[in-house]
Amino acid sequence: MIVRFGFVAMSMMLDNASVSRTMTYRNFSRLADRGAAVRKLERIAEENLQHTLRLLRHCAAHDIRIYRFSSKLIPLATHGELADWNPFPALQEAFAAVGDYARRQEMRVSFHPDHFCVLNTPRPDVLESSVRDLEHHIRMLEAMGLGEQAKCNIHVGGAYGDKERAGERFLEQFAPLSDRYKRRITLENDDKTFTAEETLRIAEQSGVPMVLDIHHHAVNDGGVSMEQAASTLWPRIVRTWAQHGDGLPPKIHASSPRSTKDVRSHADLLEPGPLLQFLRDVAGSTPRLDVMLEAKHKDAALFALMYELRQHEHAGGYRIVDGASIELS
DNA sequence: ACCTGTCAAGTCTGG
DNA sequence: CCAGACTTGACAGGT
Repeated sequence: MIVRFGFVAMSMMLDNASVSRTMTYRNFSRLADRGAAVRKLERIAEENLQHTLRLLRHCAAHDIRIYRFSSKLIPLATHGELADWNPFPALQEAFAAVGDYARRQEMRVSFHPDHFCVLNTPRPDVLESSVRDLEHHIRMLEAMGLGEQAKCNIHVGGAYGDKERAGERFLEQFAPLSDRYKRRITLENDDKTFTAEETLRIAEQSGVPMVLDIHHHAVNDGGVSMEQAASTLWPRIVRTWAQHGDGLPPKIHASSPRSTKDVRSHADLLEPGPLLQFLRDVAGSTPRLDVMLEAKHKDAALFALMYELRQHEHAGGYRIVDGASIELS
């Protein structure tokens, strides 16, 4: 099994390379000349995109082919008071440059709209803004010229006092979405509400690939041990990717608890032990697997992990392939 | 240069 | 019904 590692959004190694520079609405609305204010937002977005391209070059230089874009590339993009603003014409070249580079480098890229995107909400207004948020992320991928392999990963959502019903409502509210949306979505188990098993069932029923977060599973396992997850849930998770039919290997998220007192928060670096154990458990049945590191130190945590893996290569049961991937037999 | 409270958005808990 | 916690990177306004 070939395992490729990637990281999320920002770099701890590059200076002045923020991909999430923003402007608060409060500040935007204080500017008298609205046209100038909008152009300022567009300049900030362009800078975020240029920094994203710098990051992709940094990835390529270190064999990293898995990367998640910042959701905050365009400040205030889906703010209600800016609904008449279409930032895409001004940013077309910058988006295309990012997409062209990702494609040329054959990188697997994604978005992770944050917790304001909740498709299972009972509130019509929240559903509407969630779909708008999803639309925004899809439009960014389209502006980059990236096909359906570039996904938007989301969670099922809240429980609203009746998780069973909340899961059904996800299916009901997902169903009427167009394929343009459905083909871009992946579903991830969360650390509080929808367990891996529950998320998997919903992913299967909605025909969406599932991203397994092994840290979330560790803190919200619904009585299913990690070992059980690897043996019983994993084959079904792999099937969600295979049946989706766009040729992507399955993807998991990996992070470590900040401390024993604070097990849900993400630590600076990744503890390799639990991840390696999981990888060994699934190596026999999985030819390719991508791992998104979600450590506080971002790319620095990836480099630290590879450094550690190199040190123990002789005994670890894996082989270092390059700067950001390993092979397990 | 550095520190602290705030930020557009949702959900959950506790009062 | 409402305030505060949760969580995150970055702003904004202060020193």
